[in-house]
Amino acid sequence: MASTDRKKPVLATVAALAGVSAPTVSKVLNGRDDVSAATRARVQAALEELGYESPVQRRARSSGPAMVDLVIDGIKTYYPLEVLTGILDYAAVAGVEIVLGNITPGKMRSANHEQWAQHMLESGRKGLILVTSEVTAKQLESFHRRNIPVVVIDPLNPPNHGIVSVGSTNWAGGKAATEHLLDLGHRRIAYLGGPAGAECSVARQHGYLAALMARGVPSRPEYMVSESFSHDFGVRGTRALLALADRPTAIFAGSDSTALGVLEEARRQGLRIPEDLSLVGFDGTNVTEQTLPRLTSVAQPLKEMGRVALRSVLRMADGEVLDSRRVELATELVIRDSTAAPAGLAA
Amino acid sequence: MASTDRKKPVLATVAALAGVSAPTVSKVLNGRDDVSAATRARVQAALEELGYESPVQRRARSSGPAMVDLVIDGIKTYYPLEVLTGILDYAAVAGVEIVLGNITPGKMRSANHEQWAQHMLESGRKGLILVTSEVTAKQLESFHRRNIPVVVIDPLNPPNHGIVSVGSTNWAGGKAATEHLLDLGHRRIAYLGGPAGAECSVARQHGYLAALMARGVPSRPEYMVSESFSHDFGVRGTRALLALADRPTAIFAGSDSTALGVLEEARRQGLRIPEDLSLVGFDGTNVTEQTLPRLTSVAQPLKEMGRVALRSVLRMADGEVLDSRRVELATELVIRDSTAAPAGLAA
DNA sequence: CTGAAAGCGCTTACAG
DNA sequence: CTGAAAGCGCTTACAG
Repeated sequence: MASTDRKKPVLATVAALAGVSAPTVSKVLNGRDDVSAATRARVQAALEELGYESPVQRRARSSGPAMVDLVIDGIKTYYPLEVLTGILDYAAVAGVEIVLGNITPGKMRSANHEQWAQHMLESGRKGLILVTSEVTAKQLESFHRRNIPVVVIDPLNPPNHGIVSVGSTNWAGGKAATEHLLDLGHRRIAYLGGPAGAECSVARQHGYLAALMARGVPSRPEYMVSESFSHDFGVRGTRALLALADRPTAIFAGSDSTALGVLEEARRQGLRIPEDLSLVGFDGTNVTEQTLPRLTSVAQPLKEMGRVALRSVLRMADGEVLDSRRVELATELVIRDSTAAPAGLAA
Repeated sequence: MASTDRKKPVLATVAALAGVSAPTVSKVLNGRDDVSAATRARVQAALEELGYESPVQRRARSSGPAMVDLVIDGIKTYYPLEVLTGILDYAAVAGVEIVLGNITPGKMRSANHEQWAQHMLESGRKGLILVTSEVTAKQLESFHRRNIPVVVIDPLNPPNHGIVSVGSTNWAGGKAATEHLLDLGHRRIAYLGGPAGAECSVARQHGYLAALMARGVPSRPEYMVSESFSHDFGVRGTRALLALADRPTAIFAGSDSTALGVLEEARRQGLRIPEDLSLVGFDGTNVTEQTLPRLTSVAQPLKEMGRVALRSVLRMADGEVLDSRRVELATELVIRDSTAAPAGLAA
């Protein structure tokens, strides 16, 4: 932000400001761990105040577009695809390059984060965007120590760690979906959620519970199953739900992919949708328009989420302080053809 | 290629080999002009012989996965999406990172290629993959001079320039599509092709012509319109074809996107497909299964094309000499529901 | 955990 | 045009 911009700051300048020696600054820059937390903090502050860039970074920057890393799980489904589209849209505007690494969220756990973060630093990468990934505090530390901004879109984490994240109003979305089903006359409504502890799924479920509670409809544990956002879980979850003595008349799926699985299994069991079973998805991806019947779903502004994530990374890289560690964009329930009054109430 | 690989060559090593001082090598590296042509040549030869890399380059390269640049036009349609999927598949196997630049094929013409190639060099990029782009000899030269391998998937070029390219058996595909329509009894068959001069589209058209000729069906100039592979052109092209006194009974579209446009315009004019108009697409992307009726199409192995392109770039970067400048993978006609006998012949 | 000292590799300023 | 000398900025090895 402030002041001291006379000349390009060099390592010695930073050392002077921080009141340490040049070797110590060098260690901080290279992410070595033989530096005390207090000293490291002072050096980081000095680096930030002076806006120090290493020769590598300066060179990488002066010689062309900046790079931002992206970890995204394939582009087989619409969810990551739309997020990627949003990111690339903004990348074109901001003139940055997006690096698709070969580390998928599944491999995130096992990857050597120290090495990876170091590589990012040395290649002059501006920051990192993770899409639906789980990040541990320790992993985050590798990037934090090197001043590499990280933003997660819909983290699969229990909400903590001080992760900077972008998502949508999951709670409100879950509530809207459930209220819609209640309005249609449903009372036996099930929720098929994502990975245990995933912030976004938990919020959706709480929105669902809030809607039930507001109408005085008791929630039932057997109607709430959470495991993953996959198609496959939609199939298995539905099989379990339909095997109950007191079958639900409506299913609220935590993702559109899961809803597709529900659709598949319901069809296999000879149930018509929406006549015999109402179904609401979550995400609002293009598939909702391609299924038969078209899928009622809570739309997330996925492209916008991608754009915002990249913008946030770039802001952090510029030393700006974000207003909030968490950005939530509005969801919107889009009613299509997969929901109707339950059989008993039909005209 | 040869010999002298004991240790990482440093600037002084190069100077020794060239019989000059370190400052002189530095000048050559930095493009300064106070070096005689003869000395410069000697230094350049030494640089090449030793495979000298600047610290920046060495660092970028040795510290992690290699990078390959990719220029692809959005991911809105299935074509680039599937190619990208194939590239990323192989990237994961080969352990390389894919850099999605902000240069889309449309901007390729205007971009400063010298600067871009220089940036690639300095960032340690291994090579460049272009998807359905047009490349001029002059542009290619910028990369060639820096020893940066370039591979184009389905180039939109007149076939020359010695471009290394990957594609599919377009001629055979065009022939197969047309033979299928002829077999059904069609004689008035139109072709809606891609950009004028695009190698792949021209080959498809020649396959079409070859099939007509083999059956003694005369070709008609008014039945052959080439402009682009877009949806929009499918609409406009169809409007023009259906305005002819002697309407075609079948349309062979140069891409699935174009076929979608044909479908849209035919529907708008109240024509049923395949009863009133038969339609064959090209690409065999997922959309062919999602339209109503499902689209008969010549499938290209798009993922495989992506994989092969990346593999070729990496081979070239390793100094391997490719067997052939052009790789063609097999196409396959997949018959679905958009083709039938012409109205006059129907049962 | 810290830094004085030595070192590395490249670049600059300047004398010839 | 060329290079000995000085310099720059960062890193390494090691003593405390």
